[in-house]
Amino acid sequence: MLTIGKLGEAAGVKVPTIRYYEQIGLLPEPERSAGNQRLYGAKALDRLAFIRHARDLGFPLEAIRDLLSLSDRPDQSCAAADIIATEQLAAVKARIARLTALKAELERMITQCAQGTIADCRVIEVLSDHALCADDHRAQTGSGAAT
Amino acid sequence: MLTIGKLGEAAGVKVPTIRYYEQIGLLPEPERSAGNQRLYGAKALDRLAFIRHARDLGFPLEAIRDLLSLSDRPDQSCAAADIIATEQLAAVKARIARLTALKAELERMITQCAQGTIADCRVIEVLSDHALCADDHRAQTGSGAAT
DNA sequence: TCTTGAAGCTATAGTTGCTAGAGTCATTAG
DNA sequence: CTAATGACTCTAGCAACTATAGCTTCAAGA
Ligand SMILES: [Zn+2]
Ligand SMILES: [Zn+2]
Ligand SMILES: [Zn+2]
Ligand SMILES: [Zn+2]
Repeated sequence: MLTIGKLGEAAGVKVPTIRYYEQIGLLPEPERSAGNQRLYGAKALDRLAFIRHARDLGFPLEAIRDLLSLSDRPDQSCAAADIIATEQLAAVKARIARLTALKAELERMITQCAQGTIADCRVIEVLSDHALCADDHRAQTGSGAAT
Repeated sequence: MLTIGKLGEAAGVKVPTIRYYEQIGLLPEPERSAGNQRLYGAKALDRLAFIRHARDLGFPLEAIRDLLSLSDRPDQSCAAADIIATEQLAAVKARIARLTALKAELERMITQCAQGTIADCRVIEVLSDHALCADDHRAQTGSGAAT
């Protein structure tokens, strides 16, 4: 049995994060020691490592919740899991597309600046007027999470 | 003079967002009508449009605050503005790099799945074990904001 | 002029995924 | 036995809004 500190170390997750996951019902309430400290077994470690890995891949916690409950039903079709992953892929692609447009615009404004005074700064000029931009990079309905 | 609704419409910013910007000191407190409603002039519209455009380009509000106060001093060197933009570009590049790694991993797991049961689902398998991943995509110290 | 509906006002809480504190209790190494 | 960790609960804070509640003001039609 592991204490919360050891569990966090083993899974690469900080202790308050584990308690937070428990609070939102992503991890089950563990056993407690005589002194009221949480005690975890191998199953909890697996589950936490799964969560950690899915978070690293950018899945939002709600999606992870669904994936976890799916993985508890091994005989079912995996279509639902694949759909979740596909949606996550789509979200990642959308974010890449948006960021790539931003990158181009930022590079343009930076290279065009002649490094003089603010009055002539291309960065300030472009920020003041979207018509000076090459692409349309307006933010759309952002459904995504993930850093 | 514009009411808050007209201002929001003109700048493409929602009304509560304008009030939020005022609350955090990004927009100055405007005049009020006899009935206590906010009234904005052309200067406020310019400022709000600047904020909106910078937000669209992913600048965090703190950076926008700095850019705005720079743009009020037209005779100064624009080096500080260019540095802010360059930092934003670096943040965007870092996020693209990370997301590109995630995209590859997600595509890999999705295409490898044979669409059977959860017990054999490659998506679930990979999420359970990072050793099955091709790249190291672990999240690093994310300093960024920006959607 | 009255009335209705849209738009404005303030203040508070919720979103996502944690992180940081305060103040207290349990465990363990020397 | 004491001191140093580590764990406990609870609350608040981050970014950048969004949503709700309950009220007042405004503009236009009947
Ligand atoms: Zn410049
Ligand atoms: Zn633009
Ligand atoms: Zn599958
Ligand atoms: Zn991995």
